[in-house]
Amino acid sequence: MEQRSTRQRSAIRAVIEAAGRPLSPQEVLEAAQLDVPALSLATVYRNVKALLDAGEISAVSLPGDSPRYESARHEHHHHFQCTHCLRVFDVHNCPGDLAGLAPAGFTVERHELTLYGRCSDCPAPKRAAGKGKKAHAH
Amino acid sequence: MEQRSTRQRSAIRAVIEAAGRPLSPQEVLEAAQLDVPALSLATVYRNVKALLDAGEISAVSLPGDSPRYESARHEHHHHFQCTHCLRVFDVHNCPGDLAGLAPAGFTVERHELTLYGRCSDCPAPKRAAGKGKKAHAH
DNA sequence: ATAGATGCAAAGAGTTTGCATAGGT
DNA sequence: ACCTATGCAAACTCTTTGCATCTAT
Repeated sequence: MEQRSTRQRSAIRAVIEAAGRPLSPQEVLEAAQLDVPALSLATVYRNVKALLDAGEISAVSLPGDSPRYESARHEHHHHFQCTHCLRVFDVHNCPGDLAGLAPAGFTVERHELTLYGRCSDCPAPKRAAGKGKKAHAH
Repeated sequence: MEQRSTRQRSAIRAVIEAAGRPLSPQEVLEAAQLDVPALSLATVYRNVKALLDAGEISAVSLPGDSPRYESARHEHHHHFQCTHCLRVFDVHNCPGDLAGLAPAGFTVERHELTLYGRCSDCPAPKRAAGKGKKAHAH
């Protein structure tokens, strides 16, 4: 039941803690490989699972994509996905108490809110492209 | 771009429209096979995709599960997943306008809210084990 | 008769697991 | 030394696709 400290585990944890946004297993792999080149995807999955069980990170899943993971240390927050560039951003505001929305007899322990729309880099879906800066993130 | 009316398409559409809650592809298959026994999973996927494109149904994805689909006709609503029995319920209340939560420069087009807690069939997560009634749902 | 829809099976993509070995304690 | 964690590859699961056949129009 030990928990050893390995280079790959540290790298994976560090990448997720530092991300500031939810990362997919593939993104975690790529980022952590900068530190530990030989890192394998299987190890990412195993550690992500372990970190989830340990409560250090939490899973976020948005329609369409595979699940992403982020630090559980981030204070309560929500997500915003741009419908154009598909990037996911953290939203630190919260509508507040939502316990009253559930049906009678139901107990609300927590909630997850996702906003969809255009991020500041992907303005109005208006007219065809052509002008302006097209800021995309890989 | 014809759209033929086949028995399987009708069955799939009917199942999703009548469900009242989001269904997984597998659930759609099983329910629709009551009507069209020979129905295949591939056809469910093809039709679910077509119905999504047509805007007749919408996808809902919760952390951990594969995506579920539900009628797009349901008026705006949200979801509640019981952390104990894992069933997903519809919640017809809505916190209202959330456009103000996004960062400056972001445009909110729609939102999705998921509540987690105990449903009325899975009461209090009692402290110490030992006594009390345990209500389980499959 | 024509072209879209279906069933089946093979192909893909993402995730998990078995096993021999590297490496933390 | 002991035993967990890793890497690799095979195994699985879920979803998509190719193809011959069926069928709505």
